[in-house]
Amino acid sequence: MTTTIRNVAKQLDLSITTVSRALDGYDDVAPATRKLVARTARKMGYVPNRAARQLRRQRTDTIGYILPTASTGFTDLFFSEFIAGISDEAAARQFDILVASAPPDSDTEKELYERWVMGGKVDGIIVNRVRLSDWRLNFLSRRQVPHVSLERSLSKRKFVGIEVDSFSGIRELVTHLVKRGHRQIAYIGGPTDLKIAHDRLAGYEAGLQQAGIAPNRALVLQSDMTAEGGYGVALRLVRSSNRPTAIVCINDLAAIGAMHAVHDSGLVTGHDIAIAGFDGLAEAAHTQPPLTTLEQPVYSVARQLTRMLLALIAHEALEEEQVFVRPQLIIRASTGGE
Amino acid sequence: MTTTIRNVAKQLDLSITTVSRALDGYDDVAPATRKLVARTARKMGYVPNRAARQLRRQRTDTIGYILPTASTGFTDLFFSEFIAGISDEAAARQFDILVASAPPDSDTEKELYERWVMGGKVDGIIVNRVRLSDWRLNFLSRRQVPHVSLERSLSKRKFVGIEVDSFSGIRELVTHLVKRGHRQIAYIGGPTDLKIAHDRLAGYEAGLQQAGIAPNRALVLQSDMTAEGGYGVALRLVRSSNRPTAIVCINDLAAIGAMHAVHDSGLVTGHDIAIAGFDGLAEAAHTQPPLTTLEQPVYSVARQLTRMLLALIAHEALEEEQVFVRPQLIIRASTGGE
DNA sequence: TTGTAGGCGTTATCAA
DNA sequence: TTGATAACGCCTACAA
Repeated sequence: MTTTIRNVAKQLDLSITTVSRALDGYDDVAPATRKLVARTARKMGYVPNRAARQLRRQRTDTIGYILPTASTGFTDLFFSEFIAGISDEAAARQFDILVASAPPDSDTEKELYERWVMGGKVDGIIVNRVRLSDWRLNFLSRRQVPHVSLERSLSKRKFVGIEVDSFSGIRELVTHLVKRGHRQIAYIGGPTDLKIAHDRLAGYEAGLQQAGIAPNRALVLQSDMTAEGGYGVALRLVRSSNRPTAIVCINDLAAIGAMHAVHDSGLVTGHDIAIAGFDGLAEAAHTQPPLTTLEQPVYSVARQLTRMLLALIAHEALEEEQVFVRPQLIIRASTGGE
Repeated sequence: MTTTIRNVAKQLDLSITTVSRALDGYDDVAPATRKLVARTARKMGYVPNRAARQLRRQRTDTIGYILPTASTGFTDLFFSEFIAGISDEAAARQFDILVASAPPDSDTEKELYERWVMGGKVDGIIVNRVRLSDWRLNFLSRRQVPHVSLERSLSKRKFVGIEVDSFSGIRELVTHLVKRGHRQIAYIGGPTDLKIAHDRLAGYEAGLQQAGIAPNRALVLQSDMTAEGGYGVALRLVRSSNRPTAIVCINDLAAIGAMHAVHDSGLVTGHDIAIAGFDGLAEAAHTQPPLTTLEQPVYSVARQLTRMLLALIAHEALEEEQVFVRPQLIIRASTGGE
């Protein structure tokens, strides 16, 4: 059996109270006693039982994150970087992170929120891939569960979290393409209920308008934000009668697929057609040709989000409740290079 | 406050015992009572408190997984796919997964194992990136903690888990390259204490030997399994006096970096130099040119590992304690195509 | 078929 | 400075 606080107390012929307080660093314990207790506990391999502690303290020292899995086996570097950020920051504060996966807006997702929140499995939750109208944020607000989100929903007034300025980013990208002479600029988006899909599309339209280019519905298509999806959609664009000279993609994965489609059509990315993405994941720099993209600091954003959440949980004052980040336009050869 | 079983009982003027048993589906509860209880509980939003249940049942319904983060901000699609597999399978069985990240063999890693195991935070653990001599597996065995691993260590006799036959895979790849006329075949490996690094290198050497090609130490280099790492190491190979005609990489990420290095040296992958990787992640198919690789079913392996672990935890008999999987050689244009 | 009561391992209140 | 004791919310032997 694992050693409990009772074992330690018995071993030392002390009360469990004293042992508990000695270990938790209370100052009303004799220094000698404290040292002795600490040493013995370590020697006996004592670690406080989490369930018992949780039950008593009414907190879990755990935060939750649900991976939005569009399809089974689906993956995106964005998420692994995001998770790494969360768990590194959480680990530094002795918090654990609970991860599950569920398709966006599914029953599974709803059940997980129920289980975690009502069952007191987590002290707080990190939400990303926010939808325009997102029941998760309302649910968490109503239940007064500490939470932060990457992106905000339209429906919610109070928002604590980080927002990456997709709109300005894409607009800047489009402006850049226009400067290089492009007029036929296509756009491959994502699920329309996503906040980022909404913002990025708006940025694209704003960029065109600014340049006095009339929008062309035939040049705006939707993908599922995977490489496969980007490939299929781009193929249609490339083979259509009025082929665009540039394609702006909602994320790097779709852009990578698009580049592949361009190549398979016997064209050269960056020469015949310009391609650009959004995310700035490690791979983007190693595609052939290297991908022009809007880089967002996913890892550090995840860390900062976690930091904000931990502050909320501890009822500490937040320096900033809302942080805005501008993605950085990185111009590479896929749009002709700089 | 959240609703407890006591609230539900009081509301119905029943004892908590009856409520508990009704909810848990015992058959010594009157059908009418059961229905009433179920309905009321749902209406009141009752969800059993996990901590209390854990404490009482002495299990957590949670499994642990520690992300091996070589450096901060490091990511690999392999892991996000792996996590997706674990959490999908776990979710289906109402298990949660606890994730943390720690550099391999670090103090952090050790502390996490202590906390999780001794503190009873998890019922079992999934281990991957196994080292040749791996204290984690010994630790878990000694403590009798249910665990499964992807790959086995040399030191451990009893092994429950899955092993991908890296050795045969790479050997087959080398044989294929030799058939296509390559004699100067280089190898970019990974950290030498890793089981997969050991196996893959051995596979490479066996492939050469089989073909009667004398090993050349200058052609065997080591990377950190990232794209950046692969890029740097490959650059040295490509620019060396006796440039190889083919480079076998320990994983896709390194291979992607290597392709980039080849291109930056004014050469063409698949024409001047053949490049191949290992993993078969989604991106591999979309590189330019598409990457020859040994595909391993990461997602389904993760699911199966999880299934095995859950069986161990439940003391169910395992169909197979050790599963061996052969990676599939997928030949694409990066080695000249099929 | 339902209820009573004890305890899982901690922490916190209060008294000594 | 230390110790006895009562919760935290749930499950389950046992009694009714």
